[in-house]
Amino acid sequence: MQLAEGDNHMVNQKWLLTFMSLAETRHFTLTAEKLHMTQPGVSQHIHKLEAQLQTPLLHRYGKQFELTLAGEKLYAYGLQAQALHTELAQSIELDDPLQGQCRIACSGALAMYLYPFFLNYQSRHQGISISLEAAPNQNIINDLLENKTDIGIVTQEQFSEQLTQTYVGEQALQLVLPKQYENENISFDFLNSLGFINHPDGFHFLEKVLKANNFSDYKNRENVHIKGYINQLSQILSPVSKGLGYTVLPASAVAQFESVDMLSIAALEFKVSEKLYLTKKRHRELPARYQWFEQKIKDLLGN
Amino acid sequence: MQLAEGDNHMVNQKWLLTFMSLAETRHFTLTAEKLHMTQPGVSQHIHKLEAQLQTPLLHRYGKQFELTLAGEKLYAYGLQAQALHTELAQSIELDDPLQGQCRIACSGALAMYLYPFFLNYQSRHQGISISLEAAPNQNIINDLLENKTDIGIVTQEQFSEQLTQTYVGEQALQLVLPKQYENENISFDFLNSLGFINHPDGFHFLEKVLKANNFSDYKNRENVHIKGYINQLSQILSPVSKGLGYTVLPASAVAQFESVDMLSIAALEFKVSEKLYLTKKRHRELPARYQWFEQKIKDLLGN
DNA sequence: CATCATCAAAACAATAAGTTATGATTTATT
DNA sequence: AATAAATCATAACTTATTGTTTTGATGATG
Repeated sequence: MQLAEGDNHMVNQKWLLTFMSLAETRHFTLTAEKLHMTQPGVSQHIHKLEAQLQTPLLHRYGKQFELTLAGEKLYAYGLQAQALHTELAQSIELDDPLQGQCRIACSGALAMYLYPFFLNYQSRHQGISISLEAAPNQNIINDLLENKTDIGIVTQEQFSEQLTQTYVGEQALQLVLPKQYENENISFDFLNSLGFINHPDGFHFLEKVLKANNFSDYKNRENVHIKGYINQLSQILSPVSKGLGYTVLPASAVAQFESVDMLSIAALEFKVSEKLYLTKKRHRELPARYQWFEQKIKDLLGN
Repeated sequence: MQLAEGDNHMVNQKWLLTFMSLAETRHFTLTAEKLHMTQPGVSQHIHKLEAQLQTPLLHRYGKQFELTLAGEKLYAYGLQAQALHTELAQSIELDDPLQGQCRIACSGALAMYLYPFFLNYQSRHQGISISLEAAPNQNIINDLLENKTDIGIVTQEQFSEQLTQTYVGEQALQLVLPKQYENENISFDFLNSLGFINHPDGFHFLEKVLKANNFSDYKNRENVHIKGYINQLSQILSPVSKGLGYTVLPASAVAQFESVDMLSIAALEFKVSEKLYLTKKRHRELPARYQWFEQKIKDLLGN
């Protein structure tokens, strides 16, 4: 084992403890007694520290000493390190349900719907910090597997041994058209002539609507005419409201659009909806603070 | 050596390092290679940590695992501890003259005079934090000896081997009377009839004036009539300005009083002044940030 | 189902730490 | 000023701790 020159190692905390006691008592022998060791032990600890940090920690004069600058810095470091450790010990013992970061990932539509409720909760409990990530299904799954998020809400059942899923409700999908086609008889050909405004989950949603037999002139795997793509949820409906195309979105996302009166929702013979699954990592225990979020999600999405 | 139950000891940082690497790689063997140790060593480190913290750190399932809550907290702790240590290593290497706390102690009069200059410096260098303590001479000496302050300005020479002193200038002492006695012929009897307004250094100052042979009717150890006491420097001159008594103060303190025009300064035949000594602990090296302060004090007080 | 990979356990070797004994200075006392 | 007491440093030695080797059980992989 070769010893690296610029030592990577952290300060040995036994030596540090000895040094701190020495800095407080200013007395080797007293320190030794306090720490139930012998005086030469104290000397050795200090020397080892000085060797490791490559700088003297004590200005010795006669049998007395003062701390050097490095010594004072080391002492200050020791105090901080002790405080940090105390904090750790405390935090391990209790799992405060109103303290800490909560990482949740879901679709943009759900994020817009859920976020106000979460923020309200956060404003009542300042110790809570919320990190809500809007992302496509597959990214959510990956983030969960890599421990980058803790709770995910996805629309597809996953068959990974690593994950657990619970059904929490479903969201209706709506076929959204410009207002001007409100009473139009909608066919797949008509939609294709208008053009599809795509978004992260757009194609998946559209496929569900099409495969539900809502259009007699649609055959599987037929080409869809795509007129644009936007991944900002709040802006997906803009081109639709201006007559530039159609799209498919969850009802909750449509309802939040500022100019809903510029849109029309096509009446579908076969209603289409997406099941929502609250997804977590199977072998991972979540802190108590997540309980409120799980319950709230079930309450808000359940039907 | 008996082992305490509620362990006082901090987390062994070698074990911690192993744990952190394991948390990152999620792989015992890989961690062992990375840290130039063997796989059983990694296992042992984790077990020792779990024993010390009295809680499992890993949820094991098959040959895989997830961190428990305690595990995640320990990991977060490790990150902070590493950051702290990096900070230490950097701070030991360099002695930033514009960063850190500066502790200075002096008399109230000097504090009022010096503080504005210090604050101006601090406002130009936000990393500097100033702690200026106004205290009597003896307290300043004690604070120095106990490392509670770093620079002291005192008016008396100390003969402690522990201290070094350098003369930095002197301050004239003024006998301050109510305006109405401006042209009065001042005798000790007259002063006694008026009454002395005492303050922390008041008696010491008065004694210097009296012992300088300024009053033919004063004999040593004669009783002084004390009319009041106040230890807020800015308020000492209030009773004087209202005609209630006299006092002795350094010229700099008198000049700062808001209603100087309500006061008169007695013309003394034998001028009296106090020598000022910048005092530090002999064997103690001060950080570079103190250099500016020492120079500024010399500049401001030198004559 | 066989092979490989991974983690755990026990026995042992290597390393590190702490203690005793001793020496050199300094401080306190007479 | 001389002597005694106290304090810290050094070296040799003992003990404790740590890490490795060897071996074994269990789960993943083709």
